[in-house]
Amino acid sequence: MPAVCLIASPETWIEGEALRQLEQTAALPGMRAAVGLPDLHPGKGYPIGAAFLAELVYPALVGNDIGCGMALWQTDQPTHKFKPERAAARLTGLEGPWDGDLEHWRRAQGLASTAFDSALGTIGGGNHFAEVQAVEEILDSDTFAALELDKDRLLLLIHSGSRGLGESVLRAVIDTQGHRGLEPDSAPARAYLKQHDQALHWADANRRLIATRLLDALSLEAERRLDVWHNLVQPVDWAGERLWLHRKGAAPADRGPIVIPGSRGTLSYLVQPGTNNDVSLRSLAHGAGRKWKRGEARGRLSARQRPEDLKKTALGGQVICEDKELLYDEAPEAYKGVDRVVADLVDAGLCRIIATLRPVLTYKVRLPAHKQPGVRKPKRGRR
DNA sequence: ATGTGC
Repeated sequence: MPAVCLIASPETWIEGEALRQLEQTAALPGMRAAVGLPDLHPGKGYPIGAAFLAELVYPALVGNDIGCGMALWQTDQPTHKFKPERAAARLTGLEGPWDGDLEHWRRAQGLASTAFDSALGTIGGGNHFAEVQAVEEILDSDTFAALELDKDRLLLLIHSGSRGLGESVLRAVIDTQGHRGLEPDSAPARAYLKQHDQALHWADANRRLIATRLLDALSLEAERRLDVWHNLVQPVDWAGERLWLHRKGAAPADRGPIVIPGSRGTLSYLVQPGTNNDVSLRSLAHGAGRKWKRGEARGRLSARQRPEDLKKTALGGQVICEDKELLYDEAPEAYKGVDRVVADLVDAGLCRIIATLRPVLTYKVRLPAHKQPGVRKPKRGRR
């Protein structure tokens, strides 16, 4: 069994189930190294917040949301002029298909048509979000300036992925190959990797269109400063050997600065990865990491917090989320403390903090049409 | 995570 490395201080909460998953995954055939990052938590069979180096390609390790990641945009909006309530009122209809010229836009992005075209520009559910943020504190002004960031302008952080496309890519390979590792040069691996790469590109474009839609709705201009995948597999040169690096909820430490978001009720961190992060498989935490399982938060919180209470955060931010279950599931209490998670990375010498970012307005989801009061789904199969 | 299910 290869070395299993856990990057976390004793104060960081790591669930036993997550550690079991990390060890079990590390014991798979062809596995060369496994790393749990401080946001490690249990997933469906495989842990989230982890990186794996292997001789084989394991589609199941990447999971269904291939290409999920974070994009950061610098807007032209002066922070002190922003009116969250007014902005919130303008952010509607982002769950449905974009009303622009989607086909023209898709071609311009170099994206092939898929069955999921109409999902382009949609955030999705779970932990996905679009968040307007203010710069809280700058700790490394040179790197901050080199990124062409301005402390007095609002930022837009997008967390989303490949929606139904990635799910269909994973399902297709699992249906024929199961969860086994694929020989990199085999036909199934080649077919998967081709679709995987397409899903990466699709997810990147999706985040771009999500940003465009929000910015248009708010009449803002912005420029993209970074876009970083945290669910992917890629070939790497490892001490002269060609191996496959799987990241499942693990941000790359070899693609420049990244944002490690906290929850909507805490600061997020803009960090500069160090220059030699091989010990963590060239990876960093991708967020705070869940502390409570999905579906657990409502029972724990509903006695002390009403849904309305959850729409204002401890830092004064506003939350747009009309799905009650999701409102609880994504409550700040459901997450580990991002301060501790980032401190673990810094203490391990893996990155340094460039700046902290404060959530101002977090967009999760408006009520889907079929859940709106008085709206019923049309019956099917009758005329 | 997911056109999530009848």
